Amino acid sequence: MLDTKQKIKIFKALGNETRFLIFKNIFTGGYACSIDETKPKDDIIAQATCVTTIAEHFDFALPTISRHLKELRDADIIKMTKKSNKIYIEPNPKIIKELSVCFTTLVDNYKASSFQFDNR
Amino acid sequence: MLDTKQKIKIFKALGNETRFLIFKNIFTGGYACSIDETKPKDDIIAQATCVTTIAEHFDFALPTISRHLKELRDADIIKMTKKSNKIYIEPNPKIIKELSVCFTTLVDNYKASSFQFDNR
DNA sequence: AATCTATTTAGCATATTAGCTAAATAATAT
DNA sequence: ATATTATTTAGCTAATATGCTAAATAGATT
Repeated sequence: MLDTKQKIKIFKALGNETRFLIFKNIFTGGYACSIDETKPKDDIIAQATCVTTIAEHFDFALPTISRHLKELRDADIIKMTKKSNKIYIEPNPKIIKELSVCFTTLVDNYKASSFQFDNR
Repeated sequence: MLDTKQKIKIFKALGNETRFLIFKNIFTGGYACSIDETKPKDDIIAQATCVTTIAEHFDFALPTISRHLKELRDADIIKMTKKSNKIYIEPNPKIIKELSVCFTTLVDNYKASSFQFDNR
């Protein structure tokens, strides 16, 4: 389970427009930088994107995007894997799923506790 | 459904430690400022908390807490209702639920799309 | 070894955020 | 009318965040 500090880090990371859009694009598979048909289908890297490719879709300088990616990685929202001189980037669905579960739990608990009081 | 701007606002609101803790306390029903047994059970106000009560639980000045609450309200995370000279505060479970659904959808879509490629 | 490609780090300027105290507003109670 | 209670607004300072360019690093290619 995610602890409070981790959750705050995730929210902070997603609370910036640029980072949110980067995250969204990575997650919805906006663009791949290296679809390599010769590689086996279970090779994640072959379908992944990389820093430069992401930066091409934004009006910000490359180092700016690089720093944003670092923050998303520090919040454990994305995974970055170095292979040769490129860094391949994938979403981390596990964290996002955990966050969704934690929200659901919160709402369910709230509904349960207010039911006790006022039957809503 | 929540649009991108609203989502970013919510994340920004929850990406600050103080606001996150305020939110958490409001949501988990940490403290009520006016449990009034004489009022009907379905009167939300009777079980709610207010600005001063929340501020008492933090080491920050009242105006600081007031501003944080305003931000949580602007993000639609909480509801604030003025009644006489107090402002009663409740969580808005609807928004949190929507956020949880939107994360779940994201993860499900991601899993579905990667299944196409590499059978994960 | 020199060059090219991909990325990060350093250093800087500006904008935003988060805290404070003091003062203002709004409603209630005396 | 005055005082009390609850809250917000204004104005300030300090810290943090976000952008930039230039330089550094790491690996691949010539």
